[in-house]
Amino acid sequence: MDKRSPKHLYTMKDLTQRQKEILEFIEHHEWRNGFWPSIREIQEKFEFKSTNAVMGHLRALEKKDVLERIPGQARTFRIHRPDDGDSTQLPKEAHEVVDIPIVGAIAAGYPDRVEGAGEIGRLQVDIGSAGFSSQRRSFALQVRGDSMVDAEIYDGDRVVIEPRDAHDGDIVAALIDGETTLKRYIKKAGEPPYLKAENKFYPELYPVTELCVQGVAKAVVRNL
Amino acid sequence: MDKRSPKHLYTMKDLTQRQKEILEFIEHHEWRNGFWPSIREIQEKFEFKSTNAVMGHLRALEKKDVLERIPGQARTFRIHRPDDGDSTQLPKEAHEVVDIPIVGAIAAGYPDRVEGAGEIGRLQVDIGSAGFSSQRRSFALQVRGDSMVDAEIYDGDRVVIEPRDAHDGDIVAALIDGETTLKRYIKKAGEPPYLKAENKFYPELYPVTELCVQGVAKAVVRNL
DNA sequence: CTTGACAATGGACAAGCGTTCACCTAAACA
DNA sequence: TGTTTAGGTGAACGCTTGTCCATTGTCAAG
Repeated sequence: MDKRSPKHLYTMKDLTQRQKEILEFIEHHEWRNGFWPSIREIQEKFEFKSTNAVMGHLRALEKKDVLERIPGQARTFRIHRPDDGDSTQLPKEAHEVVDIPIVGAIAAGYPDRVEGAGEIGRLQVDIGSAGFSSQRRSFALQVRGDSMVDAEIYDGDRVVIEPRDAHDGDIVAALIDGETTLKRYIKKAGEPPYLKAENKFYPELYPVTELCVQGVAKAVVRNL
Repeated sequence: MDKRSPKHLYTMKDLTQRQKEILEFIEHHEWRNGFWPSIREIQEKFEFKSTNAVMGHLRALEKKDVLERIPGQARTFRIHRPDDGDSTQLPKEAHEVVDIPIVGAIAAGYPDRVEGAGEIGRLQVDIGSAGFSSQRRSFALQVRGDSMVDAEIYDGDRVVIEPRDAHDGDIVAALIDGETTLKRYIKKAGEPPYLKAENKFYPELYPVTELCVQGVAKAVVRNL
C-alpha cells in the first residue's frame, strides 16, 4: 500500500536505494549524452541479466510518479523533479547548474522556437509549461591552479562547462589524477589529440587517451 | 511560417530551406517533449510518404556536420550548435541558467528590462557561481576599451552589474559622456570620491560629482 | 503462516524504428 | 548531352527495443 502522507505534493524520497540508482543513471545518461537510455542500456549498466529487472524498477518509478514514459516508444523518458538536490554524481568540485527559473519580465508567452527563431530576447524557456527540464547539462567548475593564465583564466575563476565533444582549440575540462583541470584541446588532422596547458611555464602535453574529457568550456565567470 | 529574420542563430551556412525545417523540427521536438523524435515522427510531421525522405535529409545534415546520430539506435540525436567560438548571440536553450540582458550603453538611469529595449543580447550564467543576490535587477554590460585591463577585464568581456551604492574599491559602471564605462571607485574618509581607471596608461581620475554611478560590478563573464 | 512489497532471472514476442534498394522528378551545371 | 545535387515514392529487411510471460527468492508486516 502507499503510505504517502497526503499533505506531500511531491514525495520522492521514499524511493528505494536501487530505484534512486536507476533514476540517477537515467538522469545522468541524458545529461551526458543528450538522449535517454534504452532499457537494455540500463540493464547493461547494472549488469542485470534480464531486462525485466529494469522494467520492474521503471514501473515502480512510474507508480511513484517520478517518471513518465510513452508506452511502447523508445527512449522517451520524462522525469518529474520537484528537485531534491541530493547527491548527484557530477564531477567533483562542480556546482551543478540546475533548476533556475528564468529571471526577467519575459516569462509570459511561450515562444515557439520555430517561428521566433531569429528574434533574440524572445527565446525563453518556459519551464512551467514543460513541467520538467529536459537538459541539465551545463555546470560550473572552479578553476584551481594557474595552468591557463595565458588564456586569461585565473585561479579561483569559474568556468561554465558544457559536456560535449571537443574540437581543436577548445578549452576543455579534463580529469587528470582524480582532479578536474582545464586544458586546451589540440587535435590536428591525422594525429591523435592531446591537451596543452596555457602557461608558458607549463610546457606539458597530456595524452588524451588516458584522460576523461568532461566537457568544453563555454565561458569564464569571475567574481569581483 | 515566415522567415523575416535575416539571420538565423544556427550556422545555417549552406542548409537548404527544407533542411532547416527538418533541423528546427528536431530541435523543437526535443525542446517540447524532452526527447528526440523518431524518423517516422519526422516523416509524419512533414507528411512525407516515405521514411526515406527523412533519411535523405538526415544524411545531408550529418554530412554538413550540424547533426550527429548513433547509427542504428532510436532517437539518439546530437545537434552541433555553433555557439562555440564567438558570439554575442546566445544559444537558444536557456535551460537552467540565469538569463541576464546585455546592454551596450545606458543613456541614463538603469536599463529598461521590461521590453528589452536597448538589449544587444542576453547572457546566461550559472547563478551559483556568480552569487548575484538580486538577480532580478542585475544586468550585463559589454566592456568597451581597455581601461580595466589591470583588473583582468578586457575588451569584449561582459560584466554583471548590480545596481547599488558603491563602496571604496568597488568596480562600478559609470556614465561618462553618454556612455557607460567601468572604473574603480575610490572613496577615502574625509575626501570626495573619485573614479580611477585600472590601466597604467590611463592615469585619469574622474571626479564623481558629475557622474552617474549605475551600479557595482559583481562578476566578469567572458565567452571562450 | 500468509501476504505483499521488492528484486531479479530467463525466455520469447511484436511493435518500434533505422536502414537500404530500386526508381522517379526537377533544377543546375558544363 | 550527360552528370550531379536536392527531394521524393514505395516496399521491404532486420536490428532495436519495449513488453509480457512464468518463476525464484528475500524480507518485513499482519
